[in-house]
Amino acid sequence: MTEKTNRKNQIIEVASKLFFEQGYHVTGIKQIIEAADIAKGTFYCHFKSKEELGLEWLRRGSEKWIACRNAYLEQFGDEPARKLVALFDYQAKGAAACSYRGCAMLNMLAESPDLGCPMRQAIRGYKKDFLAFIRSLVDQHLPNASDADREQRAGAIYLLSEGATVAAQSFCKTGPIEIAKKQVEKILAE
Amino acid sequence: MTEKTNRKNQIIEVASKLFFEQGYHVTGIKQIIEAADIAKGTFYCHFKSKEELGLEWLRRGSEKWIACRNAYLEQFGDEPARKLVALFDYQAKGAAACSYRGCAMLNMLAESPDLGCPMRQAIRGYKKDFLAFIRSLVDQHLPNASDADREQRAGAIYLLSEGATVAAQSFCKTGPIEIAKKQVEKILAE
Amino acid sequence: MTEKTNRKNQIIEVASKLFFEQGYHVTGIKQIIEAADIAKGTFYCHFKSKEELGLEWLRRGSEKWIACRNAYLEQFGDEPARKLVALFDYQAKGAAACSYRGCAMLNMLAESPDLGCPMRQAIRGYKKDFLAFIRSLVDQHLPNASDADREQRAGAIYLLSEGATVAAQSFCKTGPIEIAKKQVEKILAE
Amino acid sequence: MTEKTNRKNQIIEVASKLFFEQGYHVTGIKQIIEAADIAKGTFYCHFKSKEELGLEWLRRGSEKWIACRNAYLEQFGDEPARKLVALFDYQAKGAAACSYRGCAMLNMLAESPDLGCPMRQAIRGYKKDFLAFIRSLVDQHLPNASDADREQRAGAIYLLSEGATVAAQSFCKTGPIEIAKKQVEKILAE
DNA sequence: AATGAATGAGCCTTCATTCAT
DNA sequence: CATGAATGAAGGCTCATTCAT
Repeated sequence: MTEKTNRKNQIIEVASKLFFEQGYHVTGIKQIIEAADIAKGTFYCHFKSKEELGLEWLRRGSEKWIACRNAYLEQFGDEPARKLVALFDYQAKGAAACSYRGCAMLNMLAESPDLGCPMRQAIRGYKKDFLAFIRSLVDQHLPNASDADREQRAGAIYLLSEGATVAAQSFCKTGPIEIAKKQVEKILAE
Repeated sequence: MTEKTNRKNQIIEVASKLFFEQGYHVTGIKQIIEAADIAKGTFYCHFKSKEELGLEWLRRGSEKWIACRNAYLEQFGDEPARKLVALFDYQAKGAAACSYRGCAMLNMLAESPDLGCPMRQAIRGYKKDFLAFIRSLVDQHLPNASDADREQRAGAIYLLSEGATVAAQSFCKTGPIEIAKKQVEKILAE
Repeated sequence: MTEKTNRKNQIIEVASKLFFEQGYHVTGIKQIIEAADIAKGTFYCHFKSKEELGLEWLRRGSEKWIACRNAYLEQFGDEPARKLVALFDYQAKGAAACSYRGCAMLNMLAESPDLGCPMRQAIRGYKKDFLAFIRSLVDQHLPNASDADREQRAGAIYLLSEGATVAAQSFCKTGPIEIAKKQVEKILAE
Repeated sequence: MTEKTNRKNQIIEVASKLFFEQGYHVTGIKQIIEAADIAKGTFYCHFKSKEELGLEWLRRGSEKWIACRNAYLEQFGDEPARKLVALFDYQAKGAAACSYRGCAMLNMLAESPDLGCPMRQAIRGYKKDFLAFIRSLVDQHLPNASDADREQRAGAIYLLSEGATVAAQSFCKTGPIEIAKKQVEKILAE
């Protein structure tokens, strides 16, 4: 809340926008500091490298995304099935923009081939959490189903979500998300 | 077939490997020419720009992928359902490598935010064709189903394939492809 | 007249246009061969280097300019004074174009600082001849004037011509040529 | 005055020398930074492009030339005619060097064919000012002459100056400047 | 904290020329 | 004669990072 955090936050916010809209490697430090209206050195007062900023982008971005998603899903109280379906409505809202850029994590995944690097660990962690979140809702919805059944359903819903994201990004349409949503309804109704 | 084409092919092959393994923007002309063991100028005798080479990579890569996939599916003769399922076996084969890099098109998608650029057009075209390919198999499998039904099933299978690709890439496991495969079997059995 | 000479002539003509309109150093071999629609190697069958072509441009260009100028002045028969004045009318005709590029020799002079190089020798030779041409007309017009007087008048006319050329090029107007012409009339009338 | 400005000044001075002596296009950034003994990146800390440096060269060069000329002419107090004649003495001083390169503006003019580019605007502005300077001296010298008469005389003197510059550059002699000077004396005496 | 000058390896691309066909 | 692939130095410029102030 102080000036201190504000400055760092401002850099992260500005950079997050650029990284997401343009890509990580294609976005240079110069562009970031100009957009944030700070000096070169100031940037390195707050981040020891571009990668550190990139990690912060991924971390905060996922936190924000999760928080907003959860806030959106709250309206569905304790109805896990409706929540799972609503997940795709939430996705569709974000994808409505004419130049939808998909999922920051998946985009960064394409740009960071090194398996062990911090970026990849962050991506894996985030995606693992997302799958676990879906799984927990499936578990709530079908408490009596077998473990394997629930894993299959949760996995399928997760894949449909990922597929819908990249398809919406590819075609710049929300159609794929509709398809995914309908399929999820079927999966939960079976 | 002559020496002439060989040199250009060699550049494309070397570059395709690097683009796919490392990413497009992170791969420099210098690295490409060193890997291909040619002079800087030689590169520009064959390609008018890096982008042209990138487009050639996408074009040839998709051609090759489609050809190999079709060759693999031939063994299933005129059984469209088995072909659709086998699609995921084929995918799993490619994903077995310890550092699976997913789909070149989707990776490039993440790196090219400009909607109208040639890269994006190539990606859209390729993905549209892939969806159409799945759709034609679904049509063959369920000739009596309604158009909307077939669209939904084909769409879902397509999304599962995309999702499985990025998930396998994220986690470096073929597990997601197995999940997708099982789900496709259900979709076709309904 | 044969095919042989035609090809070489074509290169010279195309290059002359480009050198004059754009400048010598800024015009690349690639642009020349593309404009002439020939292969890289073909160029070097006819010229051993870019410089040789440049020299040929200057040589032929001055020959052509002199020939056209003389043809234009012929109408003034044996009236040297009118010829000297008409020289500026001729100059004005060339300078009427909206993006007048002045004198190829003077432009090349600006681009070739090396005093002893062939280009500079060509320029010096051409300018010496031009001054001598003016001098001969002055001599015809004022056969009884002293040598020093005629040298002064011829020199001044020459300088006015050079000045008018670069001024017309600077301002993209023919006004300076009119000024020069009037001054020459005064110089000859004294 | 501080260290900061010194570095930038140093680059400008080094580059000005090279641009003037060799030509603009033929002088590379590499040569400039080597002569200035700085790193590539340092250059671009101070100038956003080669063109910006080129413009600075023209701007400072003309400022310096004008200042030195005015300082030289001061000795002639309020005698405009003597000042006009002395202009050519001043010119001759500069042209005495064995490899006289003439006027930076006219040389740059030869290298920049694009009418609207900043370089051309700078050149036009400078030349317009020079003509206006001559005109003001002519006006002082002949306050009772008609406007047209003064315009003609000033114009002729200007053209003689330009002509003398390029002729001295062409022949590497100051002779043409002497001729111009004598002619100017006549023009003012009439 | 904040600054911005300095670095030099690297970016993609063009240069004039050669040479085997 | 004509071709166009091959060369590698050079073109102008950007990169992420450091450091003295």
